[in-house]
This record gives sequence, C-alpha cells and structure tokens, in this order.
Amino acid sequence: MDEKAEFPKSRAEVVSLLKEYDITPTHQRIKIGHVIFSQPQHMSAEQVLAAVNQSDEVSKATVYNTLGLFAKQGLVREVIVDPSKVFYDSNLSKHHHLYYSDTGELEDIASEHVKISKLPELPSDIQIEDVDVIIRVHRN
Amino acid sequence: MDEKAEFPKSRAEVVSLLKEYDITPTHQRIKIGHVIFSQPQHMSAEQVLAAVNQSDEVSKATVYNTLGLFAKQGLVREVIVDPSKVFYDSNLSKHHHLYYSDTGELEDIASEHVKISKLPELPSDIQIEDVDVIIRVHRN
DNA sequence: CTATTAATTAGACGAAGTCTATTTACGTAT
DNA sequence: ATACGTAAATAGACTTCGTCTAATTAATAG
Ligand SMILES: [Mn+2]
Ligand SMILES: [Mn+2]
Ligand SMILES: [Zn+2]
Ligand SMILES: [Zn+2]
Repeated sequence: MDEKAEFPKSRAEVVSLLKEYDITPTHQRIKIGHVIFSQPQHMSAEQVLAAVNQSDEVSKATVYNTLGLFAKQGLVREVIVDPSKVFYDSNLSKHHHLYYSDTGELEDIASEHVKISKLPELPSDIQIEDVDVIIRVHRN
Repeated sequence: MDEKAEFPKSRAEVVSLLKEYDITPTHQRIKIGHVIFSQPQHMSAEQVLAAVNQSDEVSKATVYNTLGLFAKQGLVREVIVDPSKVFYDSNLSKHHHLYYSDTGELEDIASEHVKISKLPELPSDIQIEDVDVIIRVHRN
C-alpha cells in the first residue's frame, strides 16, 4: 500500500507508479493516470473520458479497460454508492465515505474518524477484501 | 420501524402493511409485496419482475415504480453493493451486509455482530439517513 | 527488420432503468 | 348507478452506463 500519496503527480511520477503496480505505461494509461492522480478525488468513467479528451483522443473502451485494470492492480479503488455509476477513487489511503444522496456528492472520511470495534467471525475460507462504511446523508 | 417482521406474509398482511405505510394497496402492489415479503431477501427489480410474472402480468414500469415507492416509504431498503443493479431488501430490521464480489451473493449480518464505536461529527444541517457497512469478501 | 504479443479503437451491442403518452382503475359526489 | 376527477398502470421508445467484437496499431524480443 502506497502511504506517501503525493498529489499532484507529474507525468514521470505516474510512469513509475504504473511500473510499480505492474502496468505497462502506455500513452493512454499515463494520460488517464495523470488526470486521476492530479488530486485525491472520485471520478466516474464518463468524467475521466471527458477530462482525457480535452486534448487528444482516448477511446471509451480504453478508458473503461484502463480504470478496470487500475482497480484490479490496486492503483485506484472502486466506490459503489451511486446506483447509476461507479466512482474511481485516487485516494489510496484507508478511508471511508460520506455520500449525499440528494446531490450525488461523495466525500472522504479519514479512517481515524470511524472505529469499527466488532466484526463478525467469518469462515476461514473467506477472504475479506474491504470493509466499506458509507454514511448516507442529505442536507436538512 | 417494524420490529415484529414476520415472514412469510399473507396477502391480507401485505394489504395492512401497505396501508400502514400510506401506500394505496392496488393489485399490482399487493402482488409485488407478496413476492418480496415472502421471506427476508434481497431481490433485484428484474427478479421481482420475473417472479411476479409467473402468473399474470405486471409491467416493467410498474415494478420499478412500485419498488421505488416502497423504498421511499421505508417498506423496503435499497442496497447498493453491485455496480450493475440495485437490490431491494425486505429485511426491515437494522443490519449490515456481506457481499461476495466473485459470485454476487448478498447476505445479512445481524447488527449485533458489528459495532461502530466512533463516527465523525457532522454539521448540524446534515441528516444521517443510514450508516451502511459492507464487508466485501471472496471465497479462498 | 520480423514475428509475436499486448494494447487501442470504432462502433455495435446489452442490461438496467427512465420517460411519455395513453388507458384503466379508483374514490367521491350526485 | 353514473359521472367526474385523480391516481395508477401500461407499452414501448428512449437513455445511460458499460461490455464485446473484430480490426488496427503499438510495444517487445529475437
Ligand atoms: Mn439507478
Ligand atoms: Mn459494472
Ligand atoms: Zn474516497
Ligand atoms: Zn439485507
């Protein structure tokens, strides 16, 4: 797990990050990485596609492939809180989420602010991937 | 909040349940309610549509409208864990979820088995709707 | 350079869900 | 019971997000 999580990342830093995570650094992947690692944020695939296509073109298929690959390799985290789209989270540190169901906004909650003091015992053949805590809220 | 949560529910019980939650008990709504309240379970809209259309027909629009209405009135709970579909949960008691990301299975975790001992302080103009804990696991 | 493999692409396709315009059912008054 | 006004249901077009396929292009090794 990457703990030094600096933002923004230069192009060169993105390249080393990809290599670290065993991802061949192609043009398109570097560009997508540069967008999402510019700051800790939550972006949908559509948003990434739009951002990346401000300058030259990356295909929809490649954006989806790349985000899926990044997630598989642990470079981004998929956040499933909105029934209509997946958010890709560039914040690699352990944290939880605050979701405004009225506006669709998604905010991080530092993991120190949430403490889970008891979890169920699970059969030994089961691996825990993640324990997600989502606080669903709305304004007034 | 309904605490006596008995399953299965007879047709007559479904009718009173709908009335309790200020839902006009139409044929279609009773039928959908009868299906989902037959036991504590998690069903997608497509599954409800299929189940309900074993005998006579209820339209897709009505199934979606009805499940949305039930959720809005607090008769079912929407569970968002799978990026491809919403689950409607007929278990009204407070509980959390175990999600098998490899198979898509969803299981309940009784709320006694999870203890959250610290939550962040939130601005006073924010209402908490729910605190969801999702344990994402996979087998071996 | 050549061969092999990996990655990208356009656009067709699919699944889940929404919307619109019309029809049907329901509730109330006469 | 009939008429009227509102609520609910319906078919099917449509949208959005995401996947797949078949063809092209780029990277890598020899
Ligand atoms: Mn949705
Ligand atoms: Mn998906
Ligand atoms: Zn986050
Ligand atoms: Zn449940």
